[in-house]
Amino acid sequence: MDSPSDRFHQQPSQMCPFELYHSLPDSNPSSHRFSPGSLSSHPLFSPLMHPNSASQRWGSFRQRQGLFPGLLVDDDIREEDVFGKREFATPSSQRCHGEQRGQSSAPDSGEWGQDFARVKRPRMDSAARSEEETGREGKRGRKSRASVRMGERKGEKPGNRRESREGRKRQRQELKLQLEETKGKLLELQRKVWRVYGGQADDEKGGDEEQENGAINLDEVAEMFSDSDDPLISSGFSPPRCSSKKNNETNGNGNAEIFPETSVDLDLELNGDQVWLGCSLVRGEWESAEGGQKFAQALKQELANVVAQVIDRVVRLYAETDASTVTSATVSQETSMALDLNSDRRARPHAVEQVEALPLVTKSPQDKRAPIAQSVLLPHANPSLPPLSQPPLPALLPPRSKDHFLPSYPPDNPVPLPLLHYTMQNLFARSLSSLPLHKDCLSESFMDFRSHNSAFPPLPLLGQLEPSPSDRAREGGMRGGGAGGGDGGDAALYLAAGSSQEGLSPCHLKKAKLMFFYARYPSSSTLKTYFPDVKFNRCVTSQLIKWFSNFREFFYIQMERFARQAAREGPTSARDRSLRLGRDTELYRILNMHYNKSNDYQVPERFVEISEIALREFFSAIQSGRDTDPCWKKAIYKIICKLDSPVPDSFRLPGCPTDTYRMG
DNA sequence: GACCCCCCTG
DNA sequence: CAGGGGGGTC
Repeated sequence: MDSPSDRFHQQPSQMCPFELYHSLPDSNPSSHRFSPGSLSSHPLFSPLMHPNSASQRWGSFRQRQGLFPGLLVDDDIREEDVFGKREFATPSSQRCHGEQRGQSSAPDSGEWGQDFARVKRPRMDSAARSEEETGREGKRGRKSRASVRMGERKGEKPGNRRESREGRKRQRQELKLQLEETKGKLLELQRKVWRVYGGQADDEKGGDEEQENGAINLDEVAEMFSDSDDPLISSGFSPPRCSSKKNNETNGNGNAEIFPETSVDLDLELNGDQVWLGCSLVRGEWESAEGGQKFAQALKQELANVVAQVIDRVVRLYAETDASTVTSATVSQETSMALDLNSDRRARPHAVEQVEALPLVTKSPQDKRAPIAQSVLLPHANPSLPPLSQPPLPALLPPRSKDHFLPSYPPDNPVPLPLLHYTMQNLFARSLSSLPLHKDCLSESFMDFRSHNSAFPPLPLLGQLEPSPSDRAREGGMRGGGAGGGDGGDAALYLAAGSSQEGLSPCHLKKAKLMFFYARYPSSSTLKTYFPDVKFNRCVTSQLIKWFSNFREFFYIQMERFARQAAREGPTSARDRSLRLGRDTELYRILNMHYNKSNDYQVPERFVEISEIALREFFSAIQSGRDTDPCWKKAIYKIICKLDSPVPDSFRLPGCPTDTYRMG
């Protein structure tokens, strides 16, 4: 990527970062990539980006045609309305005018308006006298509005004057509409010229494959304008190659009667052979092999450069994560990081802990602390996303070993990367609107989030695609963090964690529920271990314990219910079926729904086994009539209590865990 | 007395 | 899911 465009790299300050998104939303994306400031210095592009001469031409044309007579009256008060309020500025001051021009919906409307204003100014001067008269008249009218009404009553005849005023009013309205329309078309012309020029550069280089890919030819542009029903544009704004012919045709189609001077005017222009449509563009400058071609190539390369930069960032991100992977677990983790929408929520105070957690996460199966179910981090869907219809991007996801996944692992869980944008927007939108979040969490996450984007448009996607080095370092020791929860409170997963908060958030509730898959009877110390982002006090501890008590209650109620249902089953075969807790059973579905509502976490097999044990215990007690004893459940509780598994280390980190898979 | 669990209730 | 009561354990 060496090209004249390197100067853009070397002089980033000249780039207006927000310019990319400051252009018209529907404009050619490639044209976004250039800042007007960088381009304005070029003899070719400057007139295109600041096509004052176009509007001058238009203005003078209009003047000659005697069009828009009402504009004379209206210029001084309506100009800003049409083009947006904008101070007149020198071109150099427009280099990074994105922030200054908030009110202007179209990026270049200001320039166009400005140029238009310049054109109109002389006319305004010339019309000043009549304007003054009109103003005086208006003042009179304003002053004597009551008297006019009186006069009406008195039998004066203001009818002609009123009619003319109303006529002018209508004219103004029409003119405003026309101006708006024309403005849009001018902008479109600008974009088309861009594309045309790019296509021409390709032609000159002999490659016309890109011509098919969207670069339109000049005839298209001409057609666009000749098809236009705007007499101004159809008669005055055609590119040179075809303007003569097309406009003659156009004029012959009827516009000639309306604008008899059009063809003459154009002929004059074109015969001059120096000026292109009054754009102050000397033909030689862009049609000569040296100037035009070079510049065209520079433009093209610049386009390619900027596009490639963006693509590079994305690819690099994934290349890095991919290259650093050794084991499947690491792959998973790294990819989780790449997909981790939650990275920002992790507070720096946790960095040490997170770094320490890495070896635990990637430890070998022999080091498993949990003999029953060992969880390792996996790339995981962001549970806050609505159901995705799109398939995942396979290239962006690590290969999955079937051995490492349970059959019911949702195949379409991973988040396609482009959706991160939406996700983050959703998260922040939701988090800002509805969550009882700790202020610190919110602000910290938000600040981190914004800090990513200092050089980019304030779009979450770019910030997420290009985490700062510190962010990457922070993520280095983290598990993948797309937290879970399809319900409304899940946004807290991203914002609640990362700093200690006194209260428990929906995130914590979800985490607690997932923890229940491993520990039905967690001690308070265990809870403190696995909720590091919670400031524990008596109340919080009690609440957490109460949560688990409620979880147990629900669990046992379901067990008893299904055990009794199985006890009612007559045949042994049906009973055995009822006492099995496959992942396709109703009981499993209910449990999963309760503890893993968004179904974004793989229910540990051990939990299924324990549930089945509990179910059979209940069934056995019911069958044997022990349920008549008021304390008959206690024995079962005791059994289940002993079956707690170690909670995966991923739960030690703030926020919600993602997913697990069992080793072997 | 503190803590925890279960149960009931809303 | 939370509040509250009753009971057990330390």
